[in-house]
Amino acid sequence: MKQFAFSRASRLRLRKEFEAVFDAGNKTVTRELVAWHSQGSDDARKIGLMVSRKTGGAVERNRLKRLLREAFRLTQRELKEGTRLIIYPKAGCAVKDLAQARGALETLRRKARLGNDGK
RNA sequence: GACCGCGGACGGAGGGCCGCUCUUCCCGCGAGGGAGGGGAGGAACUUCCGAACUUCAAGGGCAGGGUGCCGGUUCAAAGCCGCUAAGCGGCCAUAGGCCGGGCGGCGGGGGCCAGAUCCCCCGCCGACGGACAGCGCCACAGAGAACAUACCGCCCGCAAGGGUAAGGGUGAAAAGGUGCGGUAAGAGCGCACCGCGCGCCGGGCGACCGGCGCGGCAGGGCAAGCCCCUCCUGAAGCAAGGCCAAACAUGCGCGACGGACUGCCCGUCCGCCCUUCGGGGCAGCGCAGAGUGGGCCGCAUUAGAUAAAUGGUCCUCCAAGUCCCGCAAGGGACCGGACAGAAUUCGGGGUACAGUCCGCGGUCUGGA
RNA sequence: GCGGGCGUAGUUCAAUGGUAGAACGAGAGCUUCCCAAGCUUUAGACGUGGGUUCGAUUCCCAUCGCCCGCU
Repeated sequence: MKQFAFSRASRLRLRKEFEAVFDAGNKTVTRELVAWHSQGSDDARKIGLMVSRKTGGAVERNRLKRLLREAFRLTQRELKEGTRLIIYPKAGCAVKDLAQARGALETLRRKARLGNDGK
């Protein structure tokens, strides 16, 4: 298994999966992001991204999702195993490059206590 | 050479590492892994038109929607025809675009002696059928805005009253314009020219134009107000539509096995409960199944996803920008890449766009 | 992807094709010892660009922005 892989197994892809995370009710808000999270039944860490139309045009929305996805890809091993995470950037989110995306994700991880402390 | 306008082309290049998606091959029981190859645009934006395609409906009419000077040209997929097949060749259309022309409006320039009219040239604009089919609306001003008893006037007349529509005035618009005649004053009342309408002739494929003759003009504007006329038009859209398996509400049907057999036949065995012994309920099995949530096809012959890939980072180079040094050629530093991203496909229109290059036109300037 | 609808003061809404109004809000003044309330008064808008018309917020076209619905 590749160290920084990000295949379909790392994404929330079904409506059921999203609903399960929402129903768990764990919501964390940081300066840039809103996130819901829960613990899955297996060890895979999965992420789902939602970007509002108010963020901008298709180019801007894709850019934001790619940055957040890249940040998740590079730092996923620091998350607890089995974490299910849904990230929703706030309107006016100031994440413009990869460094800011990693920073925003780190802040979220610390505030929501999703770090991989056990190992 | 600089600037501006129009049209066209391009719209960063190369590489390393980490990733995504599709596909071919190989390895692996499998999850998966490895190698090779493909992976955004001229607008992918907009959704303003049209076509293919799909389902439904189809007998006609009305309604509704669209269209609106003339000629030519352009146009994809599909369709039709021909050729032995791959494929090639030919033909046809709507919307839209382009080119040219006609007519009208506005503006500018020139010409006939000055001005108006008229004629010629140039530029811009025009959804450019119909106002005797009907309805509606024309604010303010003005006497009057559409069926006209005419405000100031003019003329006849002592007056009452009558005749007038030339002049003044209002307005976007007031019963064709100018001139001459005519008259009590006037008026197409008469005449000439122009305009208008009708007819004939000629030119042009045609819109239309020109000439001749006739008609004194028989009565405002707005149809991108309703409307009438011409021509076109069945409706919806890939979230169309087709298929697959799963779970559940519900409905319908059914004792099981064996033998015989076209079929009513015979034997053996029987989950529970109620029973008025006909049967009923629950369970089981089979079938159907609204809705729900999935998957496949549609969906791609060089993108083909479905919470939706085409990315991140670093290095070198190339434009452009800013600053510094230099008379200049040039050098150095910093910064840094427009608008924007497929979701059935195709064609046209519209809109956005840093910068580079090419062509054409215009203005200014320099040299020969 | 497709189909509908709407853009008017700071906000919420009006207006047969002819002067753009109302309420709340804002500013100023009066009143009060001061504030609130009340009274008087002022400023402020037809998303943008063309076309039709004598004249467009209104009609038509284009463009920009916003909202809703369809699995």
